[in-house]
Amino acid sequence: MKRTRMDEASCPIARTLDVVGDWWSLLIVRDAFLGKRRFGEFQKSLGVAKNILSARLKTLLAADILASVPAADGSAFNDYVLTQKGRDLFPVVIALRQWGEKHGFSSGEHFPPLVDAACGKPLAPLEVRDAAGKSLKPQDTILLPMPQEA
Amino acid sequence: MKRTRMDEASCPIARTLDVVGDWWSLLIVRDAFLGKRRFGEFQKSLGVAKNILSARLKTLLAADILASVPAADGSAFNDYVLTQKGRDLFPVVIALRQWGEKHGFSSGEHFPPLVDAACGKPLAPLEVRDAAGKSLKPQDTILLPMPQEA
DNA sequence: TATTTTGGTTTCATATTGAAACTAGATGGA
DNA sequence: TCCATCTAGTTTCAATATGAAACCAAAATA
Repeated sequence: MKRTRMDEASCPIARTLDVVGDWWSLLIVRDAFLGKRRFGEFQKSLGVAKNILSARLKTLLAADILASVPAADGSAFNDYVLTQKGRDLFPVVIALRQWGEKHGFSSGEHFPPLVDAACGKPLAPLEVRDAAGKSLKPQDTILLPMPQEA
Repeated sequence: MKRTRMDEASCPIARTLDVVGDWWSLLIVRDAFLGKRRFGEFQKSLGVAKNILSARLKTLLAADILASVPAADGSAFNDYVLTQKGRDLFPVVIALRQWGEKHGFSSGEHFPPLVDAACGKPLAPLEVRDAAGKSLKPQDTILLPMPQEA
């Protein structure tokens, strides 16, 4: 009765969720994008129990999403930084953010805006596009059957 | 000791994850994008325990991501279909998928491709862009402080 | 050197998950 | 129409995961 694993699923979405599909992992990744690097920074920012944070950091390290490196400030402790694989989660995090911006707040509420550092303006909404750059709606896409080996 | 809720978080990412940040919800949404509508279809496709599926469908209904409608085939049972709010998760699902395609499979493995229904070609990788359409990397963005009410 | 901070681990109660059994209503066949 | 089966759940129960707090060693600080 362990948690159902999806690391053997044929679906790429399931494989992603198998690694980062829990309540905390993507928030840790979010904080890493915001420049947080130390255990204590994550713990304070997230308010997560230390044992849970410890476990999540271990799985993110094992998944090569985070790497443990010598602290930037010269301390003997370690920093947790995003690997390239971790940085590749940027569209995931932005997609989650934009959905939350649109659907997660009532009209009177506000949230800290994420903007283009150069011009200070909000990001464009993510668009799913075809190879030629045309915007696609869900029904414009189709899942083909699994390719079979010869 | 209930699950830590993030529905009051100031961060839009946290608010999104509060609703769909568990292991199953986004897979249900994925299946809904693929046209699945019935309890049994979801259950068979996901292999999830029926009590868990039942609970997840309830929260997705409560969150207005799915709606319960009379069955399309005339049966007395109900269909679960995506609302507009649910369809707005399309970029989230595609982002998860593309990350999984890139990082979730070893070189010999294959997965069913999702393609543009019109031309049969794979989708373009999602790009985070600024208001003018320029592609942005994580470090090109900055989180501004919470706007304070007057 | 003494004290505090950091980065964890351990312990324990509670919550959640998952498997299986169970059930009511819908459907289909004879 | 009656019976059997299917669908869509709910209930029950064991196992696992979570969260809070206590604990601890090494590092930093005074």
